[in-house]
Amino acid sequence: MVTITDIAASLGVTPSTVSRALAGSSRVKESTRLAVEKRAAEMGYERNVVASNLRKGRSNMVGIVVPRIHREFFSNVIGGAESVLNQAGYNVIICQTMESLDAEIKALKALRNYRVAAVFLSHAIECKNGSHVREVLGNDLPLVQFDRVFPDLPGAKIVGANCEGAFTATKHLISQGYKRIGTIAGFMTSQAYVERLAGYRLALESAGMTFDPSIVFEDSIVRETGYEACKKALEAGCDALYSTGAFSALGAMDALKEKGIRVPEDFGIVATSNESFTSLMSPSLSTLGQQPFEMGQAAARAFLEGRTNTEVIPMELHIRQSSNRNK
Amino acid sequence: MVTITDIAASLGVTPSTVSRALAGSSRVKESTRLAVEKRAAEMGYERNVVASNLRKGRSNMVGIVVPRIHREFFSNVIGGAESVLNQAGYNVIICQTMESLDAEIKALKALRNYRVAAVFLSHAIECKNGSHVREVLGNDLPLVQFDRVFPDLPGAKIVGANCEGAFTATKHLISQGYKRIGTIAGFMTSQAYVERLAGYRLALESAGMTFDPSIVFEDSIVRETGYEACKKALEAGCDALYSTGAFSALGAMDALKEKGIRVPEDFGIVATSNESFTSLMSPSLSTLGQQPFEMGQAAARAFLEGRTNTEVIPMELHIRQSSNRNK
DNA sequence: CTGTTAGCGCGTTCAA
DNA sequence: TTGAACGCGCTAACAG
Repeated sequence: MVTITDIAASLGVTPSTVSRALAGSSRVKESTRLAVEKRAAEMGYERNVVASNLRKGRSNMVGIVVPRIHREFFSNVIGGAESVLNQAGYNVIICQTMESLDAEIKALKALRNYRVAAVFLSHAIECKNGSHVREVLGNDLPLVQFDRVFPDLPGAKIVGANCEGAFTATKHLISQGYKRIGTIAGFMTSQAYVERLAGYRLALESAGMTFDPSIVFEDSIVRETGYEACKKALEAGCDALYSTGAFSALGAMDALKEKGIRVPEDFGIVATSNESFTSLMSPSLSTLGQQPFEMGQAAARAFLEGRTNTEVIPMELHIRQSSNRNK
Repeated sequence: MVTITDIAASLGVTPSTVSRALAGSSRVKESTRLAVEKRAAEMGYERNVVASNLRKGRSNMVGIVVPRIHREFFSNVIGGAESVLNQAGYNVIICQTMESLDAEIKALKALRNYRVAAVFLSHAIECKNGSHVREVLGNDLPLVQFDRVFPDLPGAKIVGANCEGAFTATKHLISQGYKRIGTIAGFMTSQAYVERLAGYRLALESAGMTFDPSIVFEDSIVRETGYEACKKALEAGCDALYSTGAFSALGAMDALKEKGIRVPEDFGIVATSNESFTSLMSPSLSTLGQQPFEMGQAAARAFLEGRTNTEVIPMELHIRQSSNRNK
C-alpha cells in the first residue's frame, strides 16, 4: 500500500505538501499539485480513509438505522439514499433494530463510535420518544429522521404527505361516483394514520358529503381485519373504501369476491402503500404510493445540503382497476 | 470522549496496561484487569474503533456488494447477514453496483480501503468473470460470494439448490397428474438456469417421461415473455409449466385466464422465486423459494467460521393453488 | 507556498 | 506483570 510519505519521498517534498495537494488546498503551487496528482496516479495511491478519519475525527460514512432491512419500504429508502450518497463520496453502513429500543440505542452508539458523518433513522416501534437519540448522538452529529419521526428531536425530517395523500385518494373515489365511502383507518396511536383519517374526512366534507364515524374502521391493517371491516362496511351500505393499508385492502377484496360484488363497478377501493403485489393482482388495486426511494434520496440531499427542515414527500396515486369506472 | 489514557491516568497505570487489560490479554494481573474494567465502565469508556482499526490494519466491518439493495432477494440476503454479523460484533457496510462492472470495482476498492474484515459479493450482470475481484481484493481479504458466483474465484460460495429445486418442483407437477409439462427456462447464459433445466429434465426422465426440447422456452423471464411462452405451450399440448421466474409465471397465468383455462384443474404451474405477490394472487402461485434470508445467514456463518467451501441452500417448495389438484 | 512539529487513540514491540 | 517507546497514515497548526 502506497502512502503519502512514499509519494513525498519520490518527489522530494514533505508528506504535508502531498496531503495538501491531494486535498485540493489553495495553499499549494499549481505545478506541484499537478506533479503530486500525477505521481499519485502513477503509484496507484489511494488515501487510507481509516487514518484520515482518525485524524479528522469524522468519517465519510453515513449510518442508516431501520427496523428491518428487508421490508420493501425500508430497503427502497436505503437504496435511494445510497445512490445519492455514493455519488457524493459517502458510503453507507446499515443497522437494523428489529423494532427493539435497546437495539436502536446499540446501533446509534456503534455509529457514533465510527464517527459517521450523519445518521438517518426510522425509529423502532418500541420507541416512545426521541430522548435516547439525543443522549447518544449529542448535538453535533447530523440526524435525518424519516417516516417514523419524533418532532421533539432536532434535525431534518422526511415524511410522507399523509393528509394530502388520503385527501387525493378519497377525492378520486368521489370523482368516480362512489356515494358512501368508508375507511379502514388503522390505529389512532400512529400519527401517520391520524393524518390520513383527517385527509379522508376533509375530502368528504369538501365535497359536501358527511363524515360518518360508523364507517370508520379502526383496527390493525392486516388481511383478516380488512376482510371483517369490509363486511361491516357492506352492511352499513358503503359502496367504496379507502384503506390505509394494502394488506387490509386485500382482505376487503376477499370479502367482495366472496359476496360476488363487482369491483370497480359496484364497489371501489383505494389503499395506501404501493406494495408490488397491488399492481399484479386481479383486479389490480389502486394505491397511494409512499415513494420510499424518493424519501431516501431526499434524506441524503437534506444531509448533503445541511438542511434541517421537515420535508414532505408527496404520495403518488396509482389509479388501477379497483377504483376506475371510466373504462 | 474518554480514552484509555484517561483510564490509565485515573488508575495510576499506563495506557499499555489498560489496552492489554481491555483486550483480555493473559499478560495482565487478574486484579488490575478487573480494576480497569470497572473503571472503564464507570467512566463510560468505549473503544475508538477508528483508531483501533488503523493500528490493527483491519476493521470490524463487513462489506456487502449487491446489484440493487431494494430488490426483494438482495434485501433479504442483507437482512439475514446483518442479523448474524451483528451478534458477532460486526457492522455492515453496503454498496450497490446497479449491475455495472465499473461500480462493482469501485465498491470493492472502497471496501478494501476501509480494511473491512470480509466482502460478501453477488456480481453485477456486466461481470463475465471474477478477475477484477482478485485484482482488487488480493488474497488476504476473505470473500464470500452468493447467488451470482464465479467458480474461478477462491473463497466461500453460497448458492441455491437449483437442480434439486427444479427437480422437486417438476416431480410435484408429475405427482399431481400433469402429463405434458413444459418449462419457461430463462437464458442458458446463466449457470442457475442451466442447472434448473437439468433438474427439470432429470425429474421427467426419472418418471419415464420424455424430455421434449420443443416445449422448453428459452427467453427472458418477464411477464410478457411468460405470456407468449404459455400460449405456445398450449398449442404444443402442454397441461403444465415449470417457470424459472415468478413474473413469467404471472404472464402465463394471464394467458390461461384469457383462454378460460382453469388452474389448477386443467393446467398446473410452479415457478421459482417466492416473490411476495405469489401467495397473494388468485389462484395463488406455487413457488420454489430461494430462501435469501437463510443465504445471508449462511454467508455470515461461513465467514465467521472461516469456511471456504461451497454451501448449497435448499429451495423450499410452497405448494399453493396453481398446482394443487388435491382439494 | 512549503517544511516542521505534533498528535488523533490505540496496540505492540522491547525492556525491566 | 508492567512501563516506555514507537508508529499505523494522515492532517493541522505554526513557522518561515
